[in-house]
Amino acid sequence: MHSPFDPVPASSPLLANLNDEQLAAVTLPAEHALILAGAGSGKTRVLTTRIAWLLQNGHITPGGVLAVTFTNKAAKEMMTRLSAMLPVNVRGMWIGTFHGLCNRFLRAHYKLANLPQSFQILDTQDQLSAIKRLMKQNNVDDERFPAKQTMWFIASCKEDGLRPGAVQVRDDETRRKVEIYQLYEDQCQREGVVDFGELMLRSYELLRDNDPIREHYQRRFRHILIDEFQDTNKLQYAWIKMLAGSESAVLAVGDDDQSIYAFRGARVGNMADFVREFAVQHQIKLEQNYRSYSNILDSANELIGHNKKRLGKNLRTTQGPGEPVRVYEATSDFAEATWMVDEMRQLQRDQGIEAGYSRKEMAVLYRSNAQSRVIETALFNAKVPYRVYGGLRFFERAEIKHALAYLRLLENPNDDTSFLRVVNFPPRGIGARSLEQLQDIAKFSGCSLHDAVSAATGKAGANIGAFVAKLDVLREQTAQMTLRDIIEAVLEHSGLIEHYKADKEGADRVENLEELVNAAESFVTVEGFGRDAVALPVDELGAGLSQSPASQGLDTRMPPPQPSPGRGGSESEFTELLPPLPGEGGGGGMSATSSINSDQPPDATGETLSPLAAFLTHAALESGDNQAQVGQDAVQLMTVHSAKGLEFDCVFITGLEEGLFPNENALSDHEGIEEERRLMYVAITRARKRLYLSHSQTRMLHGQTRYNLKSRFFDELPEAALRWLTPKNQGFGSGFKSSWGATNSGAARAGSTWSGGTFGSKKAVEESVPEQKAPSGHGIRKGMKVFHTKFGEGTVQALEGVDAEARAQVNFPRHGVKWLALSVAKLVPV
DNA sequence: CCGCCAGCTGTTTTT
DNA sequence: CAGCTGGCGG
Repeated sequence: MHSPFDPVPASSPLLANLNDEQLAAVTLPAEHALILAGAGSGKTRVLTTRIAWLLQNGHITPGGVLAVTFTNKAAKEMMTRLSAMLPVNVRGMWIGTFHGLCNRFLRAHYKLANLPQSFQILDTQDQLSAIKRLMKQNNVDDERFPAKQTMWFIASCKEDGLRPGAVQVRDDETRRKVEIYQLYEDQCQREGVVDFGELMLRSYELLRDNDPIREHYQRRFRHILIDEFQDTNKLQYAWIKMLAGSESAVLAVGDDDQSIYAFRGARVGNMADFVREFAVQHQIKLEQNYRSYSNILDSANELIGHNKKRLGKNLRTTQGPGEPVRVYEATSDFAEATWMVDEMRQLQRDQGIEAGYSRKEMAVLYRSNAQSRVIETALFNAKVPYRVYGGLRFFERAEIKHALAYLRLLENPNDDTSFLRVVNFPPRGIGARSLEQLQDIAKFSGCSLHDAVSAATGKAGANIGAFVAKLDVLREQTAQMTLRDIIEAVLEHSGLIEHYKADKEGADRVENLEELVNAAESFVTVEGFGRDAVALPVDELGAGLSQSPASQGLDTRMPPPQPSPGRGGSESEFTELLPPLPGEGGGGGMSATSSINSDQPPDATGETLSPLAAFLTHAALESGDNQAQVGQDAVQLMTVHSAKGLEFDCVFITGLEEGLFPNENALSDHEGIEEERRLMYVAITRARKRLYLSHSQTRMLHGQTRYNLKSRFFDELPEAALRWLTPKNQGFGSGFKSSWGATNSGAARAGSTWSGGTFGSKKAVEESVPEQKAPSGHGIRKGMKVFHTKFGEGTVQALEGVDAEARAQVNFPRHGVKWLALSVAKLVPV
């Protein structure tokens, strides 16, 4: 790879060093295709080279490409690599996340989408508080309808493309939820805000319902490329279908074996649907792995081979076997962590054949975040620097959200979520009762809280009046300011800085608030106001090609990327926006010229967004780095989920125990266990050189010591690739082995559909051993999912008594909580 | 408005 | 165990 500044040789080495599979994928004809890209098979490289190849050979202009990813990181990576291959203005191209592109689309067509141009985006936190507020206002019983669940309901409706009216109502509970959904929609519309799901859904609907718009984009995007296709949900797939016209070629890249997001609506089935519905003629498997030694790869292959539902794929490598996969059994979670720290110390040392590994090349993976604690303790005690992934990102921190709320109110006074967030923060003597009063007034007159204040002067209290007045003054004062000055003014006049400075614990928060100013600064200069936030020219040739707009074939001698837009001020990017078309906004009549000159969609207005609104959008769409800071050499700690897409020399997969990994909540059905297995597959394939697998006999969880069996996944790995650092045994504390193994079988398991026959010996031993003594023979455990012929599936909440007296408390979703005598009720573990 | 305590709830996560 | 929420009292 050369740097962006190297001249591209005439015989561009774009295709050099690609293997046959990759080359085939890159040079596919302009038809629909599915690339099954295994872990470490050079997927991103294929994707970016494909785009570069299409551009270089004049198959497409930059504006004709649509490339979608899930994360900002992946999108950025794609743009960086692409601009390293070709001197193309990637900024003007439609490369981005689903949500980022939908945002861009909705800004460009805000009138048709029935949104204010400066609509703001609710993140999950905002969405939840909006729902809580709405439920309180409408006296919804929050016992029966927990806000979180309601949020989840709304989100999944949207993911399925369902508006309130379209949801199938089968019972009263759903009816009520749908009512709340409707109220929520009305509220968002009134306040001029959209949640993440809404970005997707509204874009989809606009494309679906507006023929000229849809036809325009279909004509425009000749090549649609989708990354991580296995993670797309129903709506995202439908959105792609809307954008793909008769002349478009859709290239879907994905790996069904790495589908680990079913719980948030991802449908692997989209891959098969895609092949069928698009009559895909080209399917290419990228099976050559460039990452791992074969012991690691063999382990991954053998493990994933235990899944039934697969498209089928086998990774291979030309590298040798490498080190064996090491397996360790610890007596306790703490011992496991201690062993790991020791092992890391060894790895850091030069070992002759292998040079010492740096800490940042070592990763500890676990199934759930709670597991990081012991490991952190061990690392801390050993004074080993480490970094935990996950947790709050920059723009999600409370103090930042507060500052953003003020900024949002400047942009849009109707944003009640933001209003309530800061109306009394810092405290200014506005109590709950006056706010309730205000909310009632607002509800009665159907206006925002902000507007309700002026309608009820005096009545709502002088303090609120003062707050709103202050806000209004601030809005006026900052109207002409630069983004930086606006933020500084807000920090100053809101009293936020002052408030945190007075707090002895507030130093970090003050620092973060100051960092917000920097973030805004670099947003303007580096990000050039943020691609996604601004209604960019929808002109397919983008700003970079203004000299020869007529040229259809790509000129590979395009001018280099524009001078950084922010530096020439907002000018360069903003003044180049196209003039509005006559008859814009109506949506009905598309002018003849615009349909011929496909550069411009029917209602393009060319209006721009204020820098502030753009920055706020940026904050919502890109909540900041969740990554370990670069530079510091620290051991990396993260969940398996967040490790997806990353790679390390040395990987430790910890807590490989039944109930944990695979997680007990996934054990009830086949789909669940297969997803856990894919998760394990993802974990294994993160390792380049060394892989360690560990489990522990005991583990503290929820304040109780649990006795877990080692994960079934150990039995699914090739023995030849493993080295057991501790004696390979049943993974049991010695006292339990016989009693449990012998008694646990037969009646309780009859009807269980488990294959493999080892199920009985695999289940976690009774958690509370001291109280219950040895587990009794019924095989029912706390936390277990059981099936009852009358009540269906439920979860065991508690157990009491022994033998004939034994009773279980089971929570059945449909029928509530029941105490059942085990001698009578037939409970079958599922 | 703040602080305290009781009670609850604990997979995985990006946008 | 531990972190968070909601309710209540000062």
